[in-house]
Amino acid sequence: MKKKLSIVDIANQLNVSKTTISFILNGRAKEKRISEELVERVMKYVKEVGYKPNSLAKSLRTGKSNTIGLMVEDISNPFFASIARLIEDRAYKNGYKIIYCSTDNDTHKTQELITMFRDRHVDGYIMAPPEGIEEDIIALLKDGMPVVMFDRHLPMVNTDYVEIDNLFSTYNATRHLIDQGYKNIAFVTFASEQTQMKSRVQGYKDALGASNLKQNILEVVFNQNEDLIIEPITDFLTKNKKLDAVLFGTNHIGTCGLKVISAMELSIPKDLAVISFDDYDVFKLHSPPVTAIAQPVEEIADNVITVLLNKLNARMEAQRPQSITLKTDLKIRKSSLKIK
Amino acid sequence: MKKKLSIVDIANQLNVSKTTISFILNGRAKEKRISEELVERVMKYVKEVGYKPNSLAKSLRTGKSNTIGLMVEDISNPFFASIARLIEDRAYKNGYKIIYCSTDNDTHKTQELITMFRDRHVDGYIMAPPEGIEEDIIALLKDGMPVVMFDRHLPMVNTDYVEIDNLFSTYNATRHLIDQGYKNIAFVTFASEQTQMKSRVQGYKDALGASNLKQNILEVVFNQNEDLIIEPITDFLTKNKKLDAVLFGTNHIGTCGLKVISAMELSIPKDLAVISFDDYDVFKLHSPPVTAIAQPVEEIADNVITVLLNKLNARMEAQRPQSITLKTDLKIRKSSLKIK
DNA sequence: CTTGGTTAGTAAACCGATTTATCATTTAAA
DNA sequence: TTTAAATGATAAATCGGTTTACTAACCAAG
Repeated sequence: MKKKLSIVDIANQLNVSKTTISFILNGRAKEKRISEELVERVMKYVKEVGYKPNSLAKSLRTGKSNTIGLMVEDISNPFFASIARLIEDRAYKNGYKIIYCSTDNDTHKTQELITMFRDRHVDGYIMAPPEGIEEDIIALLKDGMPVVMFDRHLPMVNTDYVEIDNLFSTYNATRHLIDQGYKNIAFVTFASEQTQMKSRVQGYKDALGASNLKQNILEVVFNQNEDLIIEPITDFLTKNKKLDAVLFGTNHIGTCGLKVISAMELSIPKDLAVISFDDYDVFKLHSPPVTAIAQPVEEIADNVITVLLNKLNARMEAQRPQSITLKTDLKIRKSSLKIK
Repeated sequence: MKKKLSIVDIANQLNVSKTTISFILNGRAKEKRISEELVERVMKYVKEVGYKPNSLAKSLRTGKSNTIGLMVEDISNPFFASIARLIEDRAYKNGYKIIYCSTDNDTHKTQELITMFRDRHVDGYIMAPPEGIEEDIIALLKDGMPVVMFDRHLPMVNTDYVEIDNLFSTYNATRHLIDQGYKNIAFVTFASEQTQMKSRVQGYKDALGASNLKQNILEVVFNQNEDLIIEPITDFLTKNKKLDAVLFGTNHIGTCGLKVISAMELSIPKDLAVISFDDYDVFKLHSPPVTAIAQPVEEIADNVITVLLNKLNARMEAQRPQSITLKTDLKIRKSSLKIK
């Protein structure tokens, strides 16, 4: 096991001080008036032996780790997985590494994860925050840590976030159902005080209200175990036979909803028209294909990482937090079209 | 911005040497014969002020980072996303953090990522390795780094891996199609020398050979861009009108295949019976539901992390590498049943 | 009375970088 | 001719821990 070489080894080999090596390697050669020829000699040798500074030591001294902490609800959810993938790419391109984890929307777990991230000295945070984590984030901000939220935000916390126009999205989707002639439209969502979920409910309510239609909302509890989502939906659909359309608040609920509908052998859209939030393969490939509210995942990821990198580079020049709202795209498919 | 307290602060406050604090915090109090009462006093104070040792400093000294590097093909692929999720959970429970990244099956990118991981001093590696990375892995092993592979392995590299019985899986699936009376069975796969893909092809060939049926294989090039996968499949299906069944080699290919079939308005299984490797919501929810070879993701993740943790704990006692092979489950659904 | 072994703990070295303060020379200015 | 500034580079301090080597005080045995 060859031991990695350190800056001292390089310094000794070249008969130069390690200070000098460090200056050169950090591009401070001119500033520190190191001669051209020495710079070249060092660079050549460093390249030759493939020396890489120990990043732990570097981080310890500088306080920067070149790491971003990414917290999503559940990395195995396709929405978060694709956002994570895009953020990963952009981050690596900019010299940052990602440490990620899934919060499961669990406040306590998230607190522990934040502690872990702090301890690891991550330079910045990207998160889809669970409820109840406000104080911890405020503490983070007070200590000067950049925090960018996405998918949702915390109203009590004044930080950057990238979101979509949730209210309009469900308003528009509901509107679409109404325009198709549906009169008994249900909304199935997670029981949640999170901003995005509240807006989604509100958009649905607004649209119904504008047409004087009756609301019918089912709230299920967020859970990793699908059965605990499928069961209440089954109940709900069984008990509400007059429903002619249903709007699902997230891809996960939508997927579970489709499973229920399939199990109950209901026909889409004849028995029940369907729209779901978030678009992905399951909806595209379903027969009939399911109308879905597509989030602009690339744009979200781009904006998130751009905002964060800006904050990381602009040291201390506290700009005030930005909030970015992006548009969604209602992908209209057969599942929400009234058939004659 | 309150600065975090260090071990020296604690030592000063308690009028005790930092060495002692360190010993106590690392559970070496008895071994170092520190008095019960001092241990208690220190522990109490540490808890009180919420002191956490700086893990960078710790890692720098000890050489251990409590971090595992996880490299998958593409974190946004549901198979890898769910494995990653499960590994994440187990790792955190055991005090390890995960740094992950997607290789895109790109050798060069993977090399860079390995360099990055080394530099970060990860304690161990979990990976679904791309081709051509043999030497880099061997170098890793030579330096005593634990490496566990999953999904596939590198025949030239002698290290632990967790796999499934690929050959039998496709053999069995093909057999199932043959038993249902299909005679023109195609196999669509990635052009790849990876062990798992080669075994999958072989299983298919073996089954056909046993029944004296003709092979019909399409190899598409691995690519992030779906269109480049959809196009050749469309071509293939258009040109091979006699096909009555097709077996897709991965979930990604299967999904693309379904898109093609849907676009061509072929009826499953009347025009074409379908089986895909990997099971997930798209296949379960498809109409008709698609027969799929389900990998035991939990078992895979469990085994991977168990093997790795064993290696991490068993310092230096070089056990010889294990190779674990798990069984898959052919979920038979209507898409592969001959309809009369 | 010396030697040796516990006991309970600490000072100092170390991990591998960055950063600050400093130091010979040489050159330019007064 | 003396002083000041510029040049080119370095020694030492630092980040916050862990580990090694050592010590002071006490007691028991020879």
